[in-house]
Amino acid sequence: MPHLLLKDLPRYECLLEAAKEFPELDPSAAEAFLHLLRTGDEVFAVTEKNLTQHNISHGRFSVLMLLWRGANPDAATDAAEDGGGARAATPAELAEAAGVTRATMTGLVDTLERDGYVTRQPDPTDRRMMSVRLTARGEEFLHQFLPVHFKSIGAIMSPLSESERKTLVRLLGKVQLQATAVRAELTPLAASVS
Amino acid sequence: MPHLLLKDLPRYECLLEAAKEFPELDPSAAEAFLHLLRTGDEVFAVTEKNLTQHNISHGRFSVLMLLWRGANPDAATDAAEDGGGARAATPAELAEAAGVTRATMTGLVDTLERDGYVTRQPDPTDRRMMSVRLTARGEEFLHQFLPVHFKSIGAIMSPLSESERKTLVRLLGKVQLQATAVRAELTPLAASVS
DNA sequence: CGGAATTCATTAGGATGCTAACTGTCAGCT
DNA sequence: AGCTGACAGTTAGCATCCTAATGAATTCCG
Repeated sequence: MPHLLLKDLPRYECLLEAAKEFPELDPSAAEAFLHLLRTGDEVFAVTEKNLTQHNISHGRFSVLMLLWRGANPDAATDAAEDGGGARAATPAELAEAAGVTRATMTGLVDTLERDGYVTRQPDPTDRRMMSVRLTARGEEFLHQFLPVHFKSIGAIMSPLSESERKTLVRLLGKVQLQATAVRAELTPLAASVS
Repeated sequence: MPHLLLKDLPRYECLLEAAKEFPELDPSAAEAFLHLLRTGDEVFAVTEKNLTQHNISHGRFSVLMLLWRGANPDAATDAAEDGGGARAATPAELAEAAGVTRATMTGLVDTLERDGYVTRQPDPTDRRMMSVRLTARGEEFLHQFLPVHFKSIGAIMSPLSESERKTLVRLLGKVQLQATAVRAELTPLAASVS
């Protein structure tokens, strides 16, 4: 259910061969690219499976994490008054933080509210806005699920030493930065009008 | 379209703090995990954008690549007789290779056929089977698109030296292997029968 | 030979997330 | 005050990919 990817990556010699026909193809870059997508996919699949076993989707999990106490250190004003550490946020804030559209967030909050994990209350000062909050049941779910989640993450990364993890993070950081730049360079919608 | 992920990753000190409450949380593992998902997502988004600009989805692109000559060195029997290097395959083979269900492959081939990129012909020996082939137009599309695709991949990986790429591939390989093992360990559907 | 089990492709229906359009609310300007 | 533009949340419709069930063709085996 993740990305859809080739099950068996092409071998390096195939990349070399293909590079003869396409001079734009950099074999070592393509190899790193394929491994990155493949590994990301596999790792994602693990968390997806954990989440599915707890009857929750990745999108909904993201929302719960955002509403949880430690997730969003800014705007920590409303935290202390309510039940405990739960934090309130508007759907627009959640959508921005989760990287989805507001429309999608409406759907996510709908199902979370239906399942009793969050509540939706109108904002007293601005009647356009809603205030989304974690319920006790939502917090309970996180306390039950997060240990499983963290354990999986630890297991996945267990073959890497501390210094290897540092290296991996450093290399990924470079790639991510460059990928963001490349994506921004791609013309959003090229030469269709006039 | 990609995964749905937190836009801003939690800072390392937040992970350290959260680890006090959850002893299962390994901060350096979580950091590597988050960076991996984030980077994979960003890189994926670049190719997705390229594909969208050429009016094709990632799933369809995978199918085209599988039907293209260099992609699948096995079963290279039917290659020489037809137009050129194009290869024939059944929907079931394509589904297996792409990692999707046969039902999904039916839909993908439907749209590819509608757009004229592939043809579907009944297999002469087994009337259950269909034979999917790249058309001239499909091949033309690949020859137009692949240079763009490869160029993006090269650009994304350009900040990494050859040795850094090797290191990245090696570390990702370890993680992928372990992730696959962890996923297999997760009880597919625990304790429901007898 | 003839029935059971398998395999192929497809159809039907569900879940997720997107864009675009819509409604109600606020804020600024005349 | 009153109009206009911007913004919050929602609704409607689309695309993608999934699982489950269906119908046709083949293979296995007594």
